[in-house]
Amino acid sequence: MSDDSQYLLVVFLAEKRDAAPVSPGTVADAVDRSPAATTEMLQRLADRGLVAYEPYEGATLTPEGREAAAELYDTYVTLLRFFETVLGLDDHRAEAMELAGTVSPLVADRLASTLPLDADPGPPENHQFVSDS
Amino acid sequence: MSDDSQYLLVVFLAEKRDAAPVSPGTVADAVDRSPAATTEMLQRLADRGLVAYEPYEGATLTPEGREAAAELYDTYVTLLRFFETVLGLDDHRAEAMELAGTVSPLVADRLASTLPLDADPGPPENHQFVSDS
DNA sequence: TTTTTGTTTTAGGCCTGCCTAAACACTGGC
DNA sequence: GCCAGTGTTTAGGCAGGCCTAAAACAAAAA
Repeated sequence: MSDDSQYLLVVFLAEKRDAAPVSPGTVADAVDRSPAATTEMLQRLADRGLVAYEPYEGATLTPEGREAAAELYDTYVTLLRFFETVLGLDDHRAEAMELAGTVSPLVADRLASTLPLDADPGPPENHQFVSDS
Repeated sequence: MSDDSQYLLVVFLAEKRDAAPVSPGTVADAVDRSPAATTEMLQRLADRGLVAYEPYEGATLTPEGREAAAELYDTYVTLLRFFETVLGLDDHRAEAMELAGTVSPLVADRLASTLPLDADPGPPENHQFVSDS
């Protein structure tokens, strides 16, 4: 349950794009929160064992965190593709990210299977962290 | 943003089913929260002018609240129909309710237009407040 | 090496949402 | 009219998530 998933997903994407560890600043920009809030959240994620957090360095997903994040990512990609190909909505990364944490795996799965080209088409595009600017 | 929408939607459904005012107990059952939490939430909704709240009586939607709730309801119904007819998932009221507060009106709208029978088919079924028991 | 700059962290506060336990109100049976 | 039972509200607490302002740090510039 809740808003931490956004951070987790962002860390996942950032690790993919650049490399671990992911700096708080990067994450803060991506989720559009203050640096302070981000530090706190990363610490909380660390408490739960989802990331390893090194002060002044950044966060690195643990195996457990990576697994959770990967599921989120799948859902995120599915939603993004659904928005684009079915609803005709581009650039809905922000909403997709938000929803990824709420949509159940079952629904995500069914949704994925309704999409054309069920095979993995690779990352949907580039992973700019555009917040809803 | 957030969890109050669930309460609002429940009040809307309850008013539809029975009559205003809606008792805290009814709402509490529907959202699967403690009576105390429910009272608090209804009071908060009252503070925001979305319901009128009469102690020991219950909540009644204000015009403003009704408008907000109606939008939520539309989204809820759309999601429910989508789950059923497209994803083949019945009884996903709980998830639909949760998502109704998160999905943007735009997405809800597009989603609705992808569904068969775009005309209003009436309420999707009965409105039991099954929580995820 | 010292200063400056940019980033990160801590401190202190606030609001939301939830809980349990205890007080309170209403209703129906006696 | 009183009392018990059910439902509601208040009190007190706790956790999550966010903010701003101030302190701490790291690294590059001087």
